Amino acid sequence: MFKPVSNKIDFPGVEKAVLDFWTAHQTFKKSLEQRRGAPEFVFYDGPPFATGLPHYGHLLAGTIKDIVPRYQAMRGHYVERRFGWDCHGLPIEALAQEQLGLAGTGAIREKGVDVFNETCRSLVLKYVAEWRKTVTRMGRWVDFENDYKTMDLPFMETIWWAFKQLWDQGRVYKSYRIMPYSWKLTTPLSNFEAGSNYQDVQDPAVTCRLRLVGSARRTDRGADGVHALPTNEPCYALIWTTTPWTLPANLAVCAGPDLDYVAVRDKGGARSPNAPGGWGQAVPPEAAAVYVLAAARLEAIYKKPEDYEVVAKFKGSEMAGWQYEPMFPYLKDQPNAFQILTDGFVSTEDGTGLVHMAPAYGEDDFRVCKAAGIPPVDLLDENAAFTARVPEYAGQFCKDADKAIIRRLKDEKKLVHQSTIVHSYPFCERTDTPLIYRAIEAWYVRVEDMHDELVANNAGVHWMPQAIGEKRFGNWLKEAKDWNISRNRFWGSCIPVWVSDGDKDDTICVGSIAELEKLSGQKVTDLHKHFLDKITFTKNGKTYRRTPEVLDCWFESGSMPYAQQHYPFENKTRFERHFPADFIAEGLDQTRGWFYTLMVLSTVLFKKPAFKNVVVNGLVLAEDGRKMSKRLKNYPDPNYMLDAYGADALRLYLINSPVVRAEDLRFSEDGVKQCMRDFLIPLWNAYSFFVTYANVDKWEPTARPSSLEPRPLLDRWVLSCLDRLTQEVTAAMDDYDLQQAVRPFVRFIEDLTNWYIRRSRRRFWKSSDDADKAQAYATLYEVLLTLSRIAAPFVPFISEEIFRNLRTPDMPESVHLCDFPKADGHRRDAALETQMAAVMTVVQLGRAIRAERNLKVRQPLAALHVVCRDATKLALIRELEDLIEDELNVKKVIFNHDETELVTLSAKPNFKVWGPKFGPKLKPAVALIAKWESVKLNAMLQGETVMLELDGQTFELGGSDLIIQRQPKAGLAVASEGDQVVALETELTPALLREGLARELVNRIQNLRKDSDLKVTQRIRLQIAGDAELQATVSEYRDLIQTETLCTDLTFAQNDAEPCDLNGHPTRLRLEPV
RNA sequence: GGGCGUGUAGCUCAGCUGGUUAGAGCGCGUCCCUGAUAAGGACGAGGUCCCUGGUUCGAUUCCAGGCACGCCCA
Repeated sequence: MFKPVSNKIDFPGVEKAVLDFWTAHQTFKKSLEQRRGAPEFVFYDGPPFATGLPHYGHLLAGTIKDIVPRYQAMRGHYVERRFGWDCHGLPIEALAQEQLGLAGTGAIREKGVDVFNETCRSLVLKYVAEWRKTVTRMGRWVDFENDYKTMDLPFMETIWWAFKQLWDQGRVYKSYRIMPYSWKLTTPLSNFEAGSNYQDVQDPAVTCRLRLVGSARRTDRGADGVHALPTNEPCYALIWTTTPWTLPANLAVCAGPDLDYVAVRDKGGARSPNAPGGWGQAVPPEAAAVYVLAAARLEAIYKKPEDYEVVAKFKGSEMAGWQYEPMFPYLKDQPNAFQILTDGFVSTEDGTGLVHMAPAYGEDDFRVCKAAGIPPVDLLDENAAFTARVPEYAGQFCKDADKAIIRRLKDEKKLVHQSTIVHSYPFCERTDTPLIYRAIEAWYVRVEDMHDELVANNAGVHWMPQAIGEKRFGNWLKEAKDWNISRNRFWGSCIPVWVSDGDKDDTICVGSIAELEKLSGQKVTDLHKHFLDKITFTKNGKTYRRTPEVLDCWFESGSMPYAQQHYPFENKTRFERHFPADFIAEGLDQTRGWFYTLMVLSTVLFKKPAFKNVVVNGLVLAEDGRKMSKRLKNYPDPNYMLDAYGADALRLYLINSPVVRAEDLRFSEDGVKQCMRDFLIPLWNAYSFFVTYANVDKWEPTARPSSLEPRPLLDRWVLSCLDRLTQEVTAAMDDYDLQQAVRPFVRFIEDLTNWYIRRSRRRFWKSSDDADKAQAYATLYEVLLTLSRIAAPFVPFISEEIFRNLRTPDMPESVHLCDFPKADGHRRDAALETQMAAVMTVVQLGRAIRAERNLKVRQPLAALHVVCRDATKLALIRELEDLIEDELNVKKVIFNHDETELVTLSAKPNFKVWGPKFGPKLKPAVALIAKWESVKLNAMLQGETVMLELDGQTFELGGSDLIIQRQPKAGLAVASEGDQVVALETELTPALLREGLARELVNRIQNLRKDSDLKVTQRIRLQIAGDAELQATVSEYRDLIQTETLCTDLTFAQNDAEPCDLNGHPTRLRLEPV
């Protein structure tokens, strides 16, 4: 006996019971144990931040990370699955700041880095319990006990090892990076943080002049004179800026090499820059001057053409190297400074086409100056106030100094124009103060010399979808920039570099705890900043202190393959066995994140990629197509979904969508419901049907299928379909295409329930216990058992429930301890599948005719005609004559080759054949054939060939050049599809009507049985009252009625039941159990 | 501004290397069926396959340009 199964199922309830079973029997552990020693399938878990509750994106990634390992485990691999936690970085720091009420880095330092970091540590695992609950509830098997955390001491020590490897390879260097800086928080922000608070502000916009000197004034420049500056007049470059406070730090001017520039003599008109007290409030010092600016900006600067005279023209590239007088004296000795540089970023959208460069305060400035050998000089302190290097403004906040600077420029006749501009400017999110961009010291990993290696390694990775790897990720690798790995923060792995007090360039990189202990003579127990910064040491009489930055936490997640093993300090061989991964999976947003850091670090450290296969999932959006937002409440709570529909439905929904191919998914509750309808409910119903009748018949799965050969055709068919399913799923899974793996299930379930079971129903409930019945049970049993194994990786709960009830004691106790069905296809029978498809088409056509003629299937009809000119096909269909008779409720099926009485034939060109044959002459050929008589076409269809003349060329046309079209003749009950034509004889004789009435009666009684909740084996007594026709029907079909409805006693007698209508006959049916 | 992806029925999505009648499910309408069915079946309405050019006998499919949305980067 199987455990009785209700067709009313509570999926979440079943799932909870399965979870309990897994816990009680340690099934996950067993699944690992039983594969110990088997070939390993290596999986790396990309660590999530546990700074909030898991959302659908996590559930999706978790599902992918569950399905593939489950599948591979069933395929015979040992698949270790360690959960990982990303513990460091800004998300946690932000939580800690919130909890402690600290606004910025200054406040954190005041409170104490130790307090802050310990708060972070305590918060990291705040949501772990919730995560574990949800991940487990989703059915994901992953080892939480043997997890790894990026803040564990061994993990952090390996990070040092990795860093030191890079260091020893000379890949680590220190440079500056222009970053948004909050002077209120006295800390740099990430670009991401800076992007979230833009405000419109009014800023000064000044145009200044820089006096050109030296090489700029050489007279030999330009043979035609047009390219030369005048030598007898003062010449100036015009620059424009909205940050006057950066002018004291000016070290260069940049021109666009391909832009056109002009030198104009200012004629001192009223609206010209030279007009005394005129344009703007500037008062230029000299009556006559020559200004250099971009030609495209002339009109913007000079309103009237008569105010200037062009004296020279040149390309920006010709200006490279021109020198000018420093505007301010502070930096006058800087090497290479105060010359004109060129770079493509310069535009003529605003300003003068000559860009003022203060390399400490602008990204382009920094980059271009660096290339010219001009180091940045920062004149501000950490509060963004001028340092003593600028005595006039020392102590003054930079933006406040704007006014004084402008006034001074005016006084010194360096200002030619002044106005204001309203523009969008980034503000600090926390303090609402304007950010400034400035050079921050930063550590870099050199990546730019590794492009070829990275691309080569990536070529060996199988990406799903492929395009991500080739295009998106591939392009990124080709153009990878040096990686800034330092963060001016607190909670993270520390950069293990100690710097000599006296000499910035005297550095020691520490690669292990032991090394630091030896250097410092101290016991080292924790590698976080608040411990490490206290550790200084002396070597050769010099004191060394750690550089204050922490590491980018992406460095840590990218190092997880070795750090989780504490390699190379421990687990050396173990690591080598576990590298690279066979499989990883993450979201599309990790292209620049985890995928990238894994690739860079593994390429540097091991000269190979860190993973062989990767599944990239897209974003899960809300149903409205926007991002899921807690504020907008535009998505259902995951826990609600799990409680209402269960994890299997949710998993299936997520996987059976383009989101597993890196496309977006609009999450919809209806979609989850649909998955239940398409898959889970019919599967369960099939299972419930089987168990119900197997229990009635006390059927036991003892008879081996092999003893049952030869099986009925229907059974062989469903087993062939099952084999096809196995093949399709296996092929898709081996390609890591989860959506393709799931899709064939729906078709199979459809075939199983709406064809195999429906067509076999009677075999199960008929009273005789014969071989046919045994074969039906054995087949359905085998199908369900195999299906549970194929489905196990995808819908682990329902599969387990079904398997557990159906298994025999010699089978594993869990479906997840089974082997995946072999995809050798030894029971595939393509011919049989084709044959059945043809029969299904016949039935479908028959049903369509019935529907069209309003003839219910319960009403028997005299005959069905099946016509097909293909004799082989017709014969195949004929083999299933009984099935068709029964399914369409007809007395006989008549087979025929000649369709001409039923349909009008017409033919059209088979373009697929005609295209290559006729090429450009296709259109005239079509026109010719359109005129042909149908007789001629029919002859061709019979096999005759016809010659076609066209432009002196002859073409041979045969039957295969035509596509036959069939049009059912009007007035006949005919339908066709392809070459199959079906007709129904629709006359109703009194005998047929009586039989129809009998069937109707049976149906009504069955419904009464069902409504009364009778067991399928319950015997009944019936009293039927009605008219003479009904009485005649009852007496004629008494046996049928009694057998079908398990009625032991049928009387035609008056009774007090509710009257009902049977095909127009008023009837009273009284039913009682006996 | 750059890279990549997506754009097909009211909605969610299929559509392999180009072939003339573009499909499925949901939803909608009509009808049917039901002793496995929180079901199932049939039929119907619903499409400028984002737009514009090009290649081709033929383009939803290939190419170019554009538009919209998304992700990442700047």
